Amino acid sequence: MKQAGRGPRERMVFSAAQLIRRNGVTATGMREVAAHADAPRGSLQHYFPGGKEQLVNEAVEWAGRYAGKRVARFLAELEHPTPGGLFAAMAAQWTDEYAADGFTAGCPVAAATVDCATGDSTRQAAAAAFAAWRAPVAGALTDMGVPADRADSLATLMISTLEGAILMARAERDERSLTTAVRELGPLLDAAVRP
Amino acid sequence: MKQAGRGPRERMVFSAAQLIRRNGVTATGMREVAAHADAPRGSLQHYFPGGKEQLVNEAVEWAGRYAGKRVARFLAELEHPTPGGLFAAMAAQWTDEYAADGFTAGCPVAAATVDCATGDSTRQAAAAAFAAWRAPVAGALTDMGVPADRADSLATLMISTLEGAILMARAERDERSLTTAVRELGPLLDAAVRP
DNA sequence: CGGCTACTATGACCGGTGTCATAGTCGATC
DNA sequence: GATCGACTATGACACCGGTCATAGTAGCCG
Repeated sequence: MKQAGRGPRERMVFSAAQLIRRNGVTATGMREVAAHADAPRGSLQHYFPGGKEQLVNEAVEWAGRYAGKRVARFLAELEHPTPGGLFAAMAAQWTDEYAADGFTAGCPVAAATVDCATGDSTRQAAAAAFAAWRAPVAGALTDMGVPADRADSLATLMISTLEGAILMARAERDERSLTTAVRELGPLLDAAVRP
Repeated sequence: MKQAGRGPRERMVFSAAQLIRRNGVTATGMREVAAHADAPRGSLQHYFPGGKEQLVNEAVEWAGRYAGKRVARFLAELEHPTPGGLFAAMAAQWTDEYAADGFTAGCPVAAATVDCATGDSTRQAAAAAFAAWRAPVAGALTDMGVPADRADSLATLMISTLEGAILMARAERDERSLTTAVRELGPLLDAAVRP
């Protein structure tokens, strides 16, 4: 992913997401975030007066928006968009990363959901992130001809399965769960397009 | 779930799993585990000379064995066992818990995978737990008539989807993702039984 | 220049962490 | 009863976390 170039505030949010998805929320320190972003430590309390909770929440929301925008890019790259093809592209993002950088990181939204030592606001941020992710997926499905009442369900299923497969792949250090999910779920998704 | 009655060592492992799945690994303290298990603090270093890492690993392994044994019980309770019925039973365990106790806890194996501040041994324990969970599921599928080469894939898919749906349900405080997974994935699973 | 705002720099504080060291208790066995 | 092992109890240690407080700098505007 891209790094510097933006302002220090955006860099810190990005670095927080990066570290959270690698080590978890509680295990990620504020000083660590500042160092990773090459940002001064004093800027933390300036840009994030709400403390760690605010920083974590913004990182999670950022991740949700990022995943949502990513869907549009996947669609643009597909010649003949199908639900199964979209799902394969979403999973491929992870298999590519794992092949390149190792199984060191997961989804920051998942990390924030599991590691909810911070208050309830982080949970809400995670829910918002999932919503910001699911909406474009469901929209893409309807555009492909999936009936409206099933599009949201299938989008939920896609994200659920993807998250679980990411989790399992990390634990096993093997992308098998991701490829399996694509192989088994693809036909089901493609079969949902209105004839 | 059951509590006391066992020896203090087993109680501590159980309490660790309980707290981990609620708050995450890093956010769970050793003193906290001892207090939750009504066990003396001094027993920690006695029973777990390997420190927190050992305790966490044993908790994760315990969770994997628990999930594996649970599969057999689900099968016994089903009159006409089908893949979709098994999956529904696995998901119902979570919807029931969430309806009764609120969305306060997730899967300890997922927590250990995401919150991997502890060394690589915890990751291995998580992988072992997934294996101990997947094996009986795959075995059950073959017993129901699923071809051997697909049984393991579908078991992986079931666990992936379930884990992701648990995650999403917790974030959204809504069991929708779980019920959706059952509804959408059930027919696919049942269709895999050899005719 | 003076003043104001945005941002940076550092150090201190308090609470909590895992771990260690030491001493104490209990119970069985010889 | 004495001895030994298993287990418990408690305090101290070193460390790191987030946060606060205070001072410093840079740049713009009047």
